[in-house]
Amino acid sequence: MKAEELKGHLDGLILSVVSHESLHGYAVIESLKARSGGNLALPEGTVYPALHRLEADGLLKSEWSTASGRRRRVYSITRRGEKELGASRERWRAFSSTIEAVLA
Amino acid sequence: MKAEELKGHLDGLILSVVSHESLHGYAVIESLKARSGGNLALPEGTVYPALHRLEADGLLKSEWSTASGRRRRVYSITRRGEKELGASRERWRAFSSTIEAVLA
DNA sequence: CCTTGACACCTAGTTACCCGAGGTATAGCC
DNA sequence: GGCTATACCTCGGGTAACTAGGTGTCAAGG
Repeated sequence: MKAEELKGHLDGLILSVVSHESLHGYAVIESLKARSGGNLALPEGTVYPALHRLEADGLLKSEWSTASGRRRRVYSITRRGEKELGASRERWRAFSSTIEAVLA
Repeated sequence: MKAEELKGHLDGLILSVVSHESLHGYAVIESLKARSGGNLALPEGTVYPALHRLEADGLLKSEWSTASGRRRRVYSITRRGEKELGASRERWRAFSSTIEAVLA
Protein backbone atom coordinates (compact mmCIF):
# COMPACT_ATOMS: atom_id res chain seq x y z
CA MET A 1 0.00 0.00 0.00
CA LYS A 2 1.70 3.15 -1.21
CA ALA A 3 1.58 6.19 1.03
CA GLU A 4 0.14 8.58 -1.53
CA GLU A 5 -2.78 6.37 -2.41
CA LEU A 6 -4.30 6.69 1.01
CA LYS A 7 -4.40 10.47 1.05
CA GLY A 8 -7.81 11.85 1.75
CA HIS A 9 -9.31 8.45 2.49
CA LEU A 10 -7.91 7.78 5.95
CA ASP A 11 -10.41 9.88 7.88
CA GLY A 12 -13.35 7.89 6.59
CA LEU A 13 -11.66 4.61 7.47
CA ILE A 14 -11.04 5.72 11.03
CA LEU A 15 -14.58 7.03 11.41
CA SER A 16 -15.82 3.68 10.15
CA VAL A 17 -13.95 1.51 12.64
CA VAL A 18 -14.75 3.80 15.56
CA SER A 19 -18.43 3.85 14.57
CA HIS A 20 -18.63 0.10 15.22
CA GLU A 21 -17.31 0.51 18.75
CA SER A 22 -15.39 3.07 20.77
CA LEU A 23 -11.67 2.38 20.56
CA HIS A 24 -8.43 3.79 21.85
CA GLY A 25 -5.73 4.83 19.39
CA TYR A 26 -3.67 1.70 19.46
CA ALA A 27 -6.82 -0.40 19.03
CA VAL A 28 -7.81 1.71 16.03
CA ILE A 29 -4.56 0.69 14.35
CA GLU A 30 -5.22 -2.96 15.09
CA SER A 31 -8.83 -2.74 13.99
CA LEU A 32 -7.80 -1.23 10.67
CA LYS A 33 -5.29 -4.01 10.20
CA ALA A 34 -7.80 -6.72 11.11
CA ARG A 35 -10.66 -5.44 8.99
CA SER A 36 -8.40 -4.96 5.98
CA GLY A 37 -7.00 -8.46 6.17
CA GLY A 38 -3.61 -7.13 7.14
CA ASN A 39 -3.27 -4.77 4.20
CA LEU A 40 -3.62 -1.61 6.22
CA ALA A 41 -0.69 -1.62 8.64
CA LEU A 42 -0.52 2.08 9.47
CA PRO A 43 2.24 3.52 11.63
CA GLU A 44 1.36 5.39 14.79
CA GLY A 45 2.71 8.60 13.30
CA THR A 46 -0.10 8.41 10.78
CA VAL A 47 -3.00 7.45 12.99
CA TYR A 48 -2.48 9.55 16.10
CA PRO A 49 -2.34 12.88 14.28
CA ALA A 50 -5.40 11.82 12.28
CA LEU A 51 -7.32 11.10 15.49
CA HIS A 52 -6.37 14.50 16.86
CA ARG A 53 -7.48 16.11 13.63
CA LEU A 54 -10.83 14.33 13.72
CA GLU A 55 -11.39 15.32 17.32
CA ALA A 56 -10.47 18.93 16.60
CA ASP A 57 -13.05 18.86 13.82
CA GLY A 58 -15.70 17.55 16.20
CA LEU A 59 -16.10 14.23 14.40
CA LEU A 60 -14.71 12.21 17.31
CA LYS A 61 -14.62 12.82 21.03
CA SER A 62 -12.26 11.22 23.52
CA GLU A 63 -11.94 10.30 27.16
CA TRP A 64 -9.00 9.13 29.20
CA SER A 65 -9.31 5.76 30.86
CA THR A 66 -6.92 3.50 32.70
CA ALA A 67 -6.98 -0.23 32.09
CA SER A 68 -4.50 -2.40 34.02
CA GLY A 69 -2.13 0.47 34.71
CA ARG A 70 -2.03 1.69 31.13
CA ARG A 71 -3.54 5.01 30.21
CA ARG A 72 -5.68 5.03 27.10
CA ARG A 73 -7.49 7.71 25.20
CA VAL A 74 -10.76 6.18 24.08
CA TYR A 75 -12.44 7.69 21.05
CA SER A 76 -16.15 7.67 20.23
CA ILE A 77 -17.87 8.98 17.16
CA THR A 78 -20.05 12.09 17.43
CA ARG A 79 -23.28 12.87 15.64
CA ARG A 80 -21.34 15.07 13.26
CA GLY A 81 -18.91 12.21 12.81
CA GLU A 82 -21.70 9.83 11.82
CA LYS A 83 -22.91 12.32 9.25
CA GLU A 84 -19.42 12.80 7.90
CA LEU A 85 -18.97 9.03 7.72
CA GLY A 86 -22.04 8.84 5.50
CA ALA A 87 -20.71 11.59 3.28
CA SER A 88 -17.34 9.88 3.24
CA ARG A 89 -18.84 6.61 2.04
CA GLU A 90 -20.71 8.47 -0.67
CA ARG A 91 -17.55 10.26 -1.77
CA TRP A 92 -15.75 6.94 -1.91
CA ARG A 93 -18.38 5.43 -4.17
CA ALA A 94 -18.22 8.41 -6.52
CA PHE A 95 -14.44 8.43 -6.52
CA SER A 96 -14.18 4.68 -6.99
CA SER A 97 -16.54 4.52 -9.94
CA THR A 98 -14.82 7.49 -11.54
CA ILE A 99 -11.41 5.85 -11.35
CA GLU A 100 -12.83 2.56 -12.54
CA ALA A 101 -14.43 4.23 -15.56
CA VAL A 102 -11.11 5.71 -16.66
CA LEU A 103 -8.84 2.85 -15.71
CA ALA A 104 -10.92 0.05 -17.23
CA MET B 1 -13.78 15.42 -6.44
CA LYS B 2 -11.59 16.51 -3.58
CA ALA B 3 -7.95 17.21 -4.32
CA GLU B 4 -6.47 14.90 -1.72
CA GLU B 5 -8.39 11.87 -2.87
CA LEU B 6 -6.64 11.75 -6.20
CA LYS B 7 -3.14 11.64 -4.80
CA GLY B 8 -1.13 8.76 -6.10
CA HIS B 9 -3.82 7.64 -8.54
CA LEU B 10 -3.35 10.20 -11.28
CA ASP B 11 -0.41 8.54 -13.01
CA GLY B 12 -2.35 5.36 -13.68
CA LEU B 13 -5.27 7.33 -15.09
CA ILE B 14 -3.03 9.21 -17.51
CA LEU B 15 -1.26 6.05 -18.59
CA SER B 16 -4.64 4.49 -19.20
CA VAL B 17 -5.98 7.19 -21.52
CA VAL B 18 -2.71 7.49 -23.42
CA SER B 19 -2.55 3.71 -23.86
CA HIS B 20 -5.76 3.82 -25.93
CA GLU B 21 -4.27 6.37 -28.31
CA SER B 22 -1.42 8.85 -28.36
CA LEU B 23 -2.61 12.22 -27.14
CA HIS B 24 -1.23 15.68 -26.56
CA GLY B 25 -1.50 17.24 -23.11
CA TYR B 26 -4.62 19.24 -23.63
CA ALA B 27 -6.33 16.21 -25.18
CA VAL B 28 -5.35 14.13 -22.15
CA ILE B 29 -7.30 16.54 -19.97
CA GLU B 30 -10.32 16.27 -22.24
CA SER B 31 -10.07 12.52 -22.49
CA LEU B 32 -10.00 12.20 -18.71
CA LYS B 33 -13.05 14.41 -18.51
CA ALA B 34 -14.90 12.47 -21.20
CA ARG B 35 -14.13 8.99 -19.90
CA SER B 36 -15.08 9.96 -16.35
CA GLY B 37 -18.41 11.39 -17.36
CA GLY B 38 -17.25 14.88 -16.49
CA ASN B 39 -16.19 14.03 -12.95
CA LEU B 40 -12.49 14.41 -13.58
CA ALA B 41 -11.99 18.02 -14.63
CA LEU B 42 -8.31 18.41 -13.88
CA PRO B 43 -6.55 21.75 -14.17
CA GLU B 44 -3.53 22.10 -16.43
CA GLY B 45 -1.33 22.76 -13.43
CA THR B 46 -2.05 19.20 -12.37
CA VAL B 47 -1.76 17.36 -15.67
CA TYR B 48 1.24 18.97 -17.35
CA PRO B 49 3.63 18.35 -14.46
CA ALA B 50 2.33 14.77 -14.25
CA LEU B 51 3.07 14.22 -17.94
CA HIS B 52 6.59 15.54 -17.47
CA ARG B 53 7.05 13.26 -14.50
CA LEU B 54 5.86 10.24 -16.43
CA GLU B 55 8.14 11.04 -19.33
CA ALA B 56 11.10 11.56 -17.00
CA ASP B 57 10.37 8.12 -15.58
CA GLY B 58 10.34 6.60 -19.06
CA LEU B 59 6.68 5.60 -18.93
CA LEU B 60 5.69 8.01 -21.68
CA LYS B 61 7.58 9.48 -24.60
CA SER B 62 6.70 12.63 -26.51
CA GLU B 63 7.12 14.28 -29.87
CA TRP B 64 6.40 17.79 -31.04
CA SER B 65 3.92 18.16 -33.85
CA THR B 66 2.22 21.12 -35.44
CA ALA B 67 -1.45 20.88 -36.37
CA SER B 68 -3.09 23.92 -37.97
CA GLY B 69 -0.54 26.35 -36.61
CA ARG B 70 -0.68 25.05 -33.06
CA ARG B 71 2.26 23.28 -31.54
CA ARG B 72 1.44 20.15 -29.65
CA ARG B 73 3.47 17.73 -27.64
CA VAL B 74 2.06 14.32 -28.39
CA TYR B 75 2.58 11.60 -25.81
CA SER B 76 2.73 7.85 -26.43
CA ILE B 77 3.04 5.09 -23.92
CA THR B 78 6.30 3.13 -23.74
CA ARG B 79 6.79 -0.56 -23.05
CA ARG B 80 7.70 0.30 -19.48
CA GLY B 81 4.58 2.44 -19.33
CA GLU B 82 2.39 -0.48 -20.39
CA LYS B 83 3.91 -2.62 -17.69
CA GLU B 84 3.43 0.11 -15.11
CA LEU B 85 -0.17 0.53 -16.24
CA GLY B 86 -0.77 -3.14 -15.51
CA ALA B 87 0.80 -2.80 -12.10
CA SER B 88 -1.22 0.35 -11.51
CA ARG B 89 -4.49 -1.43 -12.28
CA GLU B 90 -3.51 -4.22 -9.93
CA ARG B 91 -2.65 -1.74 -7.18
CA TRP B 92 -5.99 -0.05 -7.70
CA ARG B 93 -7.88 -3.30 -7.29
CA ALA B 94 -5.99 -4.11 -4.09
CA PHE B 95 -6.44 -0.61 -2.75
CA SER B 96 -10.10 -0.48 -3.68
CA SER B 97 -11.01 -3.78 -2.06
CA THR B 98 -9.04 -2.85 1.05
CA ILE B 99 -10.92 0.40 1.47
CA GLU B 100 -14.21 -1.31 0.76
CA ALA B 101 -13.53 -3.95 3.40
CA VAL B 102 -12.96 -1.35 6.08
CA LEU B 103 -15.56 1.17 5.02
CA ALA B 104 -18.42 -1.28 4.53
C1' DC C 1 16.77 -8.40 38.61
C1' DC C 2 16.93 -7.07 34.26
C1' DT C 3 16.30 -7.19 29.50
C1' DT C 4 13.06 -7.80 25.83
C1' DG C 5 8.78 -7.20 23.62
C1' DA C 6 4.05 -5.88 23.53
C1' DC C 7 1.17 -2.17 24.81
C1' DA C 8 0.11 2.85 24.68
C1' DC C 9 0.83 7.61 23.98
C1' DC C 10 3.05 11.74 21.53
C1' DT C 11 5.42 15.30 18.04
C1' DA C 12 8.80 17.59 14.75
C1' DG C 13 10.46 17.48 10.35
C1' DT C 14 10.50 15.52 5.64
C1' DT C 15 8.40 14.43 1.35
C1' DA C 16 5.18 14.08 -2.37
C1' DC C 17 1.95 15.96 -5.26
C1' DC C 18 -2.32 18.32 -6.56
C1' DC C 19 -3.84 22.84 -7.36
C1' DG C 20 -4.27 28.01 -8.08
C1' DA C 21 -2.47 31.74 -10.33
C1' DG C 22 0.01 33.56 -13.52
C1' DG C 23 2.38 33.79 -18.09
C1' DT C 24 2.90 33.00 -23.52
C1' DA C 25 0.98 32.26 -28.16
C1' DT C 26 -2.16 30.92 -32.30
C1' DA C 27 -6.78 30.47 -34.69
C1' DG C 28 -11.40 31.80 -35.63
C1' DC C 29 -15.43 34.53 -35.06
C1' DC C 30 -18.10 38.78 -34.44
C1' DG D 1 -10.01 44.82 -31.98
C1' DG D 2 -11.72 41.72 -28.47
C1' DC D 3 -13.25 37.31 -27.04
C1' DT D 4 -13.15 32.36 -26.75
C1' DA D 5 -11.06 28.02 -27.38
C1' DT D 6 -6.90 25.72 -28.02
C1' DA D 7 -2.22 24.66 -26.36
C1' DC D 8 1.85 24.99 -23.78
C1' DC D 9 4.47 26.12 -19.34
C1' DT D 10 6.14 27.12 -14.17
C1' DC D 11 6.25 28.67 -9.38
C1' DG D 12 4.52 28.64 -4.87
C1' DG D 13 1.40 26.94 -1.36
C1' DG D 14 -1.15 23.73 1.24
C1' DT D 15 -2.27 19.23 2.94
C1' DA D 16 -1.44 14.87 4.78
C1' DA D 17 1.06 10.52 5.40
C1' DC D 18 5.24 8.92 6.94
C1' DT D 19 10.02 8.59 9.38
C1' DA D 20 12.29 8.79 13.37
C1' DG D 21 12.58 9.83 17.53
C1' DG D 22 10.85 10.27 22.45
C1' DT D 23 8.12 8.74 27.12
C1' DG D 24 6.20 5.22 30.12
C1' DT D 25 3.76 0.60 31.84
C1' DC D 26 3.41 -4.39 32.18
C1' DA D 27 4.48 -9.40 31.66
C1' DA D 28 7.60 -13.09 30.57
C1' DG D 29 12.10 -15.34 30.30
C1' DG D 30 16.82 -15.81 31.31
